[in-house]
Amino acid sequence: MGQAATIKDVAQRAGCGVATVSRVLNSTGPASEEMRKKVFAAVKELDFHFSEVGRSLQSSTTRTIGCVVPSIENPVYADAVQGAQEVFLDAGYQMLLVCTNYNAEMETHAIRTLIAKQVDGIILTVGDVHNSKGLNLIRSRQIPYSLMYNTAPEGQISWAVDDHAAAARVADVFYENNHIHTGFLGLNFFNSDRSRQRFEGFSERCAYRQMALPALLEVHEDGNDFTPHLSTFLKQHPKITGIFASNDYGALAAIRSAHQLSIDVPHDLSIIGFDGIKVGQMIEPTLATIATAPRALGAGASQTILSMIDGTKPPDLPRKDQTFSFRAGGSLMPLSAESKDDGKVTAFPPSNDPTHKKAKSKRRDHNEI
Amino acid sequence: MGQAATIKDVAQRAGCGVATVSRVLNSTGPASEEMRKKVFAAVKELDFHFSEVGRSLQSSTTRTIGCVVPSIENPVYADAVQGAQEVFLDAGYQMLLVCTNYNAEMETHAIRTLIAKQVDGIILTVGDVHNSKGLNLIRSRQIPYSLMYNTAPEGQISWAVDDHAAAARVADVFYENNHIHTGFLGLNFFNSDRSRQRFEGFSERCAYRQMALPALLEVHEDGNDFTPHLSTFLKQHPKITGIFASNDYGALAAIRSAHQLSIDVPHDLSIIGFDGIKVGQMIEPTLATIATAPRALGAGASQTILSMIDGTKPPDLPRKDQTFSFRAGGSLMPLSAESKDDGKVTAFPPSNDPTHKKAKSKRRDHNEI
DNA sequence: AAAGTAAGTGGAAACGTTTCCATTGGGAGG
DNA sequence: CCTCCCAATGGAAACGTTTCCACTTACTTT
Repeated sequence: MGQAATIKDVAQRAGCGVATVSRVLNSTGPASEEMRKKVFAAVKELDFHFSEVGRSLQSSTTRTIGCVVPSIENPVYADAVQGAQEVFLDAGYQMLLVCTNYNAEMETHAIRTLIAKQVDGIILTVGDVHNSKGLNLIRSRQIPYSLMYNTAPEGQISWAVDDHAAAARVADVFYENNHIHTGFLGLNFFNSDRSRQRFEGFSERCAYRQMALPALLEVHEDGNDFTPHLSTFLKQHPKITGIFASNDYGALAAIRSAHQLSIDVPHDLSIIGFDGIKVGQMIEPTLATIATAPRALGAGASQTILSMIDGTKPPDLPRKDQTFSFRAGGSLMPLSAESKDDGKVTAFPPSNDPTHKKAKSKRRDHNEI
Repeated sequence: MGQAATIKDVAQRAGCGVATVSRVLNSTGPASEEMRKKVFAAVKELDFHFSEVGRSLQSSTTRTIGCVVPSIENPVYADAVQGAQEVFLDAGYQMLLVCTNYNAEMETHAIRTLIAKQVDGIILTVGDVHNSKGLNLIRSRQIPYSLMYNTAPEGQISWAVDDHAAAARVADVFYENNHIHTGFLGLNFFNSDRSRQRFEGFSERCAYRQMALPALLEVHEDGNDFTPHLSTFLKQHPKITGIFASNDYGALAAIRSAHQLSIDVPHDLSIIGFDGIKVGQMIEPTLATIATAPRALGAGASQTILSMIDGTKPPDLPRKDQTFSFRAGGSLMPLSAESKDDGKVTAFPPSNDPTHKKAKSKRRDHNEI
C-alpha cells in the first residue's frame, strides 16, 4: 500500500531521529537496547527497506556491475555471462546486461549509460579492442573492468581463450591422425576477429608440420544453403580429408551438408569444431572440438573485478594453454594410409560411438579437377 | 582524470546557476542563446554527463528493468532475455539480469534487491506462480511486471507458450501419422511445472483420439547414461513407435541413445521434441518439434511493461494456439501400416532429408514381454 | 508615463541515505 | 562537589539532480 516507507517514516514511528535508525539498521554505532527494539518494530510494521538509490547517491557505490557482450543467443557468451553473474550475485552485486549485436555504436552508447549509472565495474567483450570508444571511456574514468574473449593488447586484462594456440592444437590433432590436407571453415557471423586468429594459428602450425596449407572456405551468413558451397569447395580441393570449423555451429552445418552430399562423416571426411557447446556431445556422431570453459572465463573476469574493487589480490589468469582442451569425438577419424608412427599416443579416440564397429570405410572419390 | 564533473562544476564554469544548466541541457525551460553556448562549452570542456543516480533519486525513476529467469544456459530463456533486452534498450531502459538457478530463495532475494534498487518494472519467470514470495512483493508494491513462461493464474499477465495445447498438437501429429502407441520423456531438470503441463495435454489428447495412453519415462538428471533407461523403457513398452520428449535436449538424447541401441530414427522410432532450438535443424535427422518463439515472448513481455509504465495500451497477448507451431523434421516418419485415410492432408513431411530415399524400413523387433 | 507581461535567471527545497558534530545525561574518579 | 569521559541521541550537511518560486530586466500595451 501507498508509497514505500523511508527512513524518516521509521524514525518518526520509532520516535527517534533518522541517524539513530541508520545506526541501528546498519549496526554502525551505539544504540540503547530499548531504541533498537522500537526501531526494529517500526521497520517490521512499515515493511521498510532501504532505498538503494539514496544509498548510492550517498556512498557513490551502486553494487551493480555492467556486462556488455555481443549476444547471448550464442551459448558461449550466455554461459560466460551466467558464470559471471553468479560470482557477482554471491558478492552482493547485481548485473546490468547489454547485448550489442556486434554493433559498435550500441556498444559505445551502452557503456556511456553504464558509466552514467555509476556501475562499480564492467566486464565486456568488445568488437575491436584496439579501437573501442567505449573501452577508452572506461579507462579514462578509471572504472574497474575486465575484458572477456578479446585478445588483450599490452597491459590489459582479458579472460579469453587463446584462439591461436587452440587452433594450432587442432592442426596437431589432424597431423597426429594423418590428415594432411585440410580446410578451414570461417564463419563471420561470429566476431571475425576471433575467426581470423583461429585461421592464423591453424595455418601456421600446418606450415610448421609441413602439412598442406589449409584451404579457406568463408561463409557469410548462417543461411541454410551451405551445402552447395561445401560441394564446390570439396570439388576444388579434392584432397581434403579434414575440416576445421571456426565454431561448433559451423561444424554441425558441415556435418549436415556432408550428409546431404552423401559424404560420410567421419569415414569420408573428418570435422573438428570449436567452442565445445553442449549439444556437440548429444548428437551422432559426437563432435570433435576444442572445448572451452565459458563459465570459468566469466567467473574469472568477475573475480578480477571484485578484487579490483576491494583491493585484494586478483586471481591469476589461466596459462594460455589451459584456456582450452581438445575433446575427441566421432566426427574425427584417423587416416590409416601412409600412417606415420611418431610414438606419441594421442588422446584419440575415446568416442564410445558404436557405429565405429560397422565402419566400412569407402572413402570419398577424389575427382581431380 | 579526477572525479566526474557534476552539474555544479558546469554551472560554475559557465558562470550561471545549476538550474540554468539543467534547463539548457534538458531543454526544459527558457535560456538565452549566449548562456546556452556557455553551458555547452563548459559541458564539452568538462566532459560532463548527468549522474543517473542523482537523477533517479529526484525523479524516482531509474530507467532500469529487472529480469529474473532460472538460467540463460537454456537457450529458450537466453533468447527470451535477449528479445526483452532489445526492446528495453530501444526504449532507453537497461536491464538488470538475475539467474536464479531454479532456487526459490534466490528468487525472493533477487526480487527484493531489484525493488530496493527501484527498478521501473520486472519481467520474470518464477518457479511456482501460486506460491512465489517475490511475486507477492512485486504485486503489493504495485510495480509493473509481466510473467514469462509461467501459466498465469486469474488476472495476471504472462507471455508463455501454451504447453497444454502444444502437447495436444503433438498427439494430433502422432495420430495423423498413425503412431498410436507413444511414450513421453519427461525431463525434470527443466522446470517440472512445464513438463507436467505437457504430459497432461499430451495424455488428454491421446485419450480423446482413442490412442493408447502414453507411457511415461521420467529422467532425473541430464546424465550421460540415458541409454539403458531408454532400453528398459522400450522393452517394457514394445508397441511404442513414437516418443514425445518434453524438450529438445531430451529429444536429442533420445535420438542418440536410440542410435546406440541400433534403433533407427525415424524408421524404427519417431521422436518429437519441444522448444524448437536452433540446432534441431542443423543435425541429421532434423528434429521434429514444437517450435516456439522465445524472442517474441520476451519482446512481448517487455512491451507490456513499457506500456504499463507510460500508460499506453499494452500489446495483445497472442492467441493460445499461436504461441507455438509444429515443425516437421526427419525424426518423425508416418507409419504406413493400418494407414487410416481421414482425408486431411497434414503438413508432413516437408523434410528435405535425402536419407528418406534410401529408407529401408526394417522395423524394430517387438519382443513382447 | 504607468502598468502589465514575458523571458531569463538563480536560490533553495526535495528526493533517501550516511556521517560528522554537538548535545545531553549519567557514572566514575579526583 | 567538581570534572571528565563515554554512551546515546538528534540535527544538519552532503551526495547530484529537478523544479518551484521569486526576482530582475526589458518590452509591449494602454
